[in-house]
Amino acid sequence: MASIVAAAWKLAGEQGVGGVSLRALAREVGIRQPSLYEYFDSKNVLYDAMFADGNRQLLARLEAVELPRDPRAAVKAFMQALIGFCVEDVPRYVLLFQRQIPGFEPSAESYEPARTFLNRAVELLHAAGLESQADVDCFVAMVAGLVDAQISNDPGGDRWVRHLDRLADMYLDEPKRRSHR
Amino acid sequence: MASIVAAAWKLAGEQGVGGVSLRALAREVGIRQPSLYEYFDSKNVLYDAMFADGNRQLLARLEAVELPRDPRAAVKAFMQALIGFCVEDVPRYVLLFQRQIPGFEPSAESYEPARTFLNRAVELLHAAGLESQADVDCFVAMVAGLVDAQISNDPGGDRWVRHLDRLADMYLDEPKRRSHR
DNA sequence: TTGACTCTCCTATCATCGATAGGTAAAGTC
DNA sequence: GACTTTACCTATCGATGATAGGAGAGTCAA
Repeated sequence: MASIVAAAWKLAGEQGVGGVSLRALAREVGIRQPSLYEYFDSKNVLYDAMFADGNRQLLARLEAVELPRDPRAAVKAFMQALIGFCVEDVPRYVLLFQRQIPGFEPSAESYEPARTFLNRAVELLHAAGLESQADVDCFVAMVAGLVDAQISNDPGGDRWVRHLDRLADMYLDEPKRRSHR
Repeated sequence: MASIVAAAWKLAGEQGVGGVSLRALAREVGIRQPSLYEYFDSKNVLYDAMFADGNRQLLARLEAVELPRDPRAAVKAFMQALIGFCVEDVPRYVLLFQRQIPGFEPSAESYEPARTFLNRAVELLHAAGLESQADVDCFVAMVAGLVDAQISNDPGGDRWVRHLDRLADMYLDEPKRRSHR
């Protein structure tokens, strides 16, 4: 079952996530297409397994990051790791963060690692002084905007993501400026 | 031909852009599926017509906006109009701004209105003091991030997009702050 | 040992999709 | 009036995800 998911990632890397056909996947694994249904009740269940797998990868990556003591530096390190993870594998990013597969909605279990990841991000932002829901929302949307623009318009480059540190400072300073008025 | 595009938008509104099938579209217009090929050489050509149509709508909308004299207020008004346009019709937004349809790449002609629109946005940002490519990139990515988060997580609401004005001020003030150091 | 059960794979087939082949009848053109 | 073009049709193609139903090997209790 894990080998099927691995083969699916391989095909996704060649033709995009949406381009994975069950017949090609079966051929890759050495069986016939209907046999895949012994492992996955539908194609979306396969996507769900890939989604869970990708989220586990993300969590492992972010847990391996050594966070500096300084809260602001910690936020930057965390977000840099996240951005690197997104940019280094586009199909994985598409499956995890874009709602691009037509009828696919991740199951609650598969979504759970993503939630714990998001919680960590929110904690770090809180520690760095971003306390309100609004500020956190804006920060998260900013990072997502950078990654999306990067992947859409300059895949492999750094035209957008290189601005993360500067923008992070700007967002983290904003509550201070607001209270000074 | 225009009525076919209109029917396609109607179907897209019901089932999403990707959910438009040529048979359903033909039924909607009152003909059989192969007859659609008299008007569009392929499904992607139909998408291209929809893309061009949506971009014309966008351009018309933004030309109707009365821009205040103050450059900063003009940027805000322009971006608010853009955001409203995106949020009010999700399938249209998906087709125009997401790369979600598998093999679809807009043609140069269809893309042209989008380019003139982007030029206007860049002009306004320049007038408001954002001069470097980097600053413009960041601003654009921020707006896209807001819209995307809004549509993905809270369609119909304003949890993200309501922060536009505040964030716009923050981005537009940043060059000033940078030079003061 | 045997019978029942399950697990894993198969072949054959389905409905739907976008796309093509080839024909027909009306409308326009010279 | 002969020709071409336009706008439609039926029939069919190959690929897709999904289902039906069966074959063979392994497990396990009687």
